[in-house]
Amino acid sequence: MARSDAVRTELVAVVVAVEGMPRVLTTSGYPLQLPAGPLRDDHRSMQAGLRAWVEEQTGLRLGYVEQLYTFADRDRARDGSGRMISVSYLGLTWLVNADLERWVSWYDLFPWEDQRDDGAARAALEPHLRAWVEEAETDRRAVRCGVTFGLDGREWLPELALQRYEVLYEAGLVPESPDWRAVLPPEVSGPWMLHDHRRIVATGVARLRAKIQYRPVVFELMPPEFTLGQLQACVEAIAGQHVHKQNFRRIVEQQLLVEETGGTSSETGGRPARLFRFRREILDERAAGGTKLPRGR
Amino acid sequence: MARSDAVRTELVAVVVAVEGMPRVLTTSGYPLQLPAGPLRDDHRSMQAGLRAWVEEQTGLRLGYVEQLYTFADRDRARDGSGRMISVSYLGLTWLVNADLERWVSWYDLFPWEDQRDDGAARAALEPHLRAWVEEAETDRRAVRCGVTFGLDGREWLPELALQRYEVLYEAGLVPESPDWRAVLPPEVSGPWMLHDHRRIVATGVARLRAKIQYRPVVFELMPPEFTLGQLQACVEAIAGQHVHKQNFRRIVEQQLLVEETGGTSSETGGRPARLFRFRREILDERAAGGTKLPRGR
DNA sequence: ACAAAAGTGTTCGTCTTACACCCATGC
DNA sequence: GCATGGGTGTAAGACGAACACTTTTGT
Repeated sequence: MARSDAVRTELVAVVVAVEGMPRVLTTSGYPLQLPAGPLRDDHRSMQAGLRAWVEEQTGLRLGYVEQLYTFADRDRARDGSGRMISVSYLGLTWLVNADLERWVSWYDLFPWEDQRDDGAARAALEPHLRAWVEEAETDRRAVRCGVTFGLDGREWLPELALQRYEVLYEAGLVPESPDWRAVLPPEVSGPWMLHDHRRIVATGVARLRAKIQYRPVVFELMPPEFTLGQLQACVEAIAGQHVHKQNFRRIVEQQLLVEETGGTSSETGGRPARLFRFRREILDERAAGGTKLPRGR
Repeated sequence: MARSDAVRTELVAVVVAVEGMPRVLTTSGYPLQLPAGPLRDDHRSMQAGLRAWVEEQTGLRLGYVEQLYTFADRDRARDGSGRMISVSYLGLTWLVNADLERWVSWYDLFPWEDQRDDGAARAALEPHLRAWVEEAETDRRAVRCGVTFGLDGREWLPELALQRYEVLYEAGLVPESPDWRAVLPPEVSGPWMLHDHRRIVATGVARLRAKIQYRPVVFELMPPEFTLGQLQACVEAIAGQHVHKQNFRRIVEQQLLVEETGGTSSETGGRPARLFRFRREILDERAAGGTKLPRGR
């Protein structure tokens, strides 16, 4: 095995926080890009290397981190100088002093993913998806669009974010696609990102939306103390969907995910809410415990 | 970014088939090892490279493949000549002509993972786990063992296979552990594998057990036609647990995962069973559809 | 007084679990 | 005839979805 089999390896971070909207951390400059850097010999592990790069490039110290996916298709090569492998990670934090300049909203990146409002972006997409479906002889495209985008009376599933991005990419409905048709305004198609960073973010979105349902990861995005309303708003922001208030509260409380601090908060107007804190012990105590996504309000 | 940041990259395959027992494909020789080889420039993608290596080393053409995890801790270095990155994949097949020599049973590798029999291996492990728990001042080890191994009246969760392996590794109860205590006979601790290949297999076991519950992946392990009894036996083999017969059948049939072929089979003695085939269309039609693991019989 | 958000109680329906039983074949 | 696995119906119960309503603050 000669040195010629060696490959450049890069670590890429999808760091998410929720501040009004769910947001992804970018480094400065355009096109938008994620914190990233090569894996170096002095990095003890890839996680350690990733933390180092994120801190160096953005000043942020990461808490929760998990591996996302490793990308290495040959056609990702950027400059012909051999292949590049990217190992991507998902990181979660909450923001103490929010300088949001580098924190790009998910829904600026993927406007169609927010189903809480009128779903305008999704509606704008639909005719172009239909057109793409028409081009093919078989109905595979139709079925695929139907499932991923919840068309024809099907259900919209938040965790299919990556599949939706892939459909749009193949259909030439995002600018970075090789078949880009330029039929969509930027408010609908979303912005370019460096290389395939937007795909990597989509992978993170899908993973987080899926995981939030069976593991208590939301709390990594919350401050030490929070109200149930804030917690629910955070879940809704991530899912891009409303959830049923009463059921949400019951699930959270009866699963013993949180405990009261005794304090209250009267920030948002209306009756003051009790404050809670995450019972971090349950990460050890139980293997399960997520926040289901009951249907809209 | 100089050439010094380049890193050797290896592809590793965990290929699973069920023939009586769930089995993992190994290449010849001892210690046991998984099919693997460096990622080469002429590989179009990592998946393609993986398929090439598996076919070259074992003659098997892979069907279903998904990425598992990427390992790169510095202390994995094997010969001091720089770091090695291993990108692991899970592959699923069924065996036409079973020459089982290279197909090692999961439960030879992880004897404690089979809960269908008396659970003898697990019982043999328990006192040594308790001893390890006693060594610590805090009760974190106790909680961790309790959750992962289903002690103290807790539930045994098949999909925690990786966590269980990690506990045993840290507790020095598997031979490859740096703290190996040599208190267990080989029938309980299982055999060595090359490098950290046993950890990689454990990752695959955990992933498959988890995935089988929410995605119809069992069928990748089945022949084109099968009886519901055979399907159930396959699920039970993978989960290492019995499932409730009637509920299993209802789930499979009402989810429209299968359709009758019209034929019957009278292989196993008793009344001949109807033959079914997987409705591969539902992979497109629906995003969901797994085989839940209802509790034992 | 009214808006706005917190918080409670209860009903309805579906999906899971479990039990009991009948059927068709080989030996 | 009996052992063995295939196959069916139905009742009990847990859990999620939904609705209606009360409480407590700020303006």
